[in-house]
Amino acid sequence: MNTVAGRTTGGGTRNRTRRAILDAAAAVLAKNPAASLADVAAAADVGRTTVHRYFAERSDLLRALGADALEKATAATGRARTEEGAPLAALERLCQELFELGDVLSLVFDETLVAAWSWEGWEQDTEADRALIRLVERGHAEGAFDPGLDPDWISQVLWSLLYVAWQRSRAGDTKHEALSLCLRTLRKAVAP
Amino acid sequence: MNTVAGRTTGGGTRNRTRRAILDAAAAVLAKNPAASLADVAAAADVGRTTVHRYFAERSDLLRALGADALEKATAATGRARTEEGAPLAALERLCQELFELGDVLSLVFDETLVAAWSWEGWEQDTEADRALIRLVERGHAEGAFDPGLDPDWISQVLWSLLYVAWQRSRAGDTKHEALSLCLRTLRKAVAP
DNA sequence: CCGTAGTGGAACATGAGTGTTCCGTAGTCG
DNA sequence: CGACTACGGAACACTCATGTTCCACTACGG
Repeated sequence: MNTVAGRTTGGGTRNRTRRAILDAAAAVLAKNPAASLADVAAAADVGRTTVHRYFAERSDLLRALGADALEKATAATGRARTEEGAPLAALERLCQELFELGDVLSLVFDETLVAAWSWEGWEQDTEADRALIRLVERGHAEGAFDPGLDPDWISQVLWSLLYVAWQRSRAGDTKHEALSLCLRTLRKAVAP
Repeated sequence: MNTVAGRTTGGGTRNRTRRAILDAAAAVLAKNPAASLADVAAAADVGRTTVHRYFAERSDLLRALGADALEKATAATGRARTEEGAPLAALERLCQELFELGDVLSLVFDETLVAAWSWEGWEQDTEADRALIRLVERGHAEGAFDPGLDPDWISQVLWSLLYVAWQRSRAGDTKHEALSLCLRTLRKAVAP
């Protein structure tokens, strides 16, 4: 039998439905953070009852969404291999990988959604964040990044640039164009 | 007699109460865009009934808040004298002036709030926005700004940097520190 | 002193989102 | 074929923000 709460086992159907809800929630809540569970259910093409079967309360869904986003961000950071090569090149790789997160970028930037899971477990020192901090510190040590900009600031700037670039790609721009602007701006911003 | 809706005349008390509600709403909604009118009333130190006396519906308050924000932004842009002096210096002056908007910065960055007044009257070409666009075009013409970054992008980057800087000053940093980081980053980002 | 403007508070009606229960149904697998 | 799983939909109770009405209180000016 499949335990739903822990999402441990692999009953094919259950996990697939779960993913559909999670993905739909990410898409819907990215556009409107105040969207109702009925909206999410409709977007996921499931009944509202089913949503409650997987996530008893709204906050449960939001937490799961946060955990999922964190997981994706961590995976993207891993793919970027932030420990290897020149710091600037690594930062650009990371930027490219994170840009692929898409809707998740909007979620991370919504205070009301972040508030739902911030006090839970991880404060803010996720593995992804720490890898980024380490990268910036390495960049500082090697003289590749502006020493006047502390790691925290660079991290915030990176995320905000990703956010506006993603908004832009939504507004009609090519993803490539938006990413180019983002990378170009970031490159110059962190240069010494 | 004082006409409330048009906010035209100057019955001392009325306008003062109106301002109190507007300021309280800006502060409260900046922290939590989903705050109730009761929260706003409490923050403004008035009864919930009084809020409805000045703004019949929630959307009316939101619209007034948008108009107020626009007014402040326009005034700040005017003080920055964006037409005078070197483009980069003008952009920095503008950045400094806009940073003083404080809570308003958070409002502008909230999609749900912006949605309440975007389809009303002004699409997005406010005088403040147009002045910024003109400034960037002048910077491009004089070779002071990176020609690879179009005015729209620079505008978005400016606002997002202001936003994160404001968040930072809220999180404990000195306003001066936050503004310095913002200016330093912006300066390098727009440089050719 | 009386009328008026501005206000606060209680009370009420309404609507929307939430969370729950129950039941019928469509697959699936032994 | 039965048992089981997953699902959808209807119905319900509950909470909360909203918007409205009504009344009492206070300050202030003619």
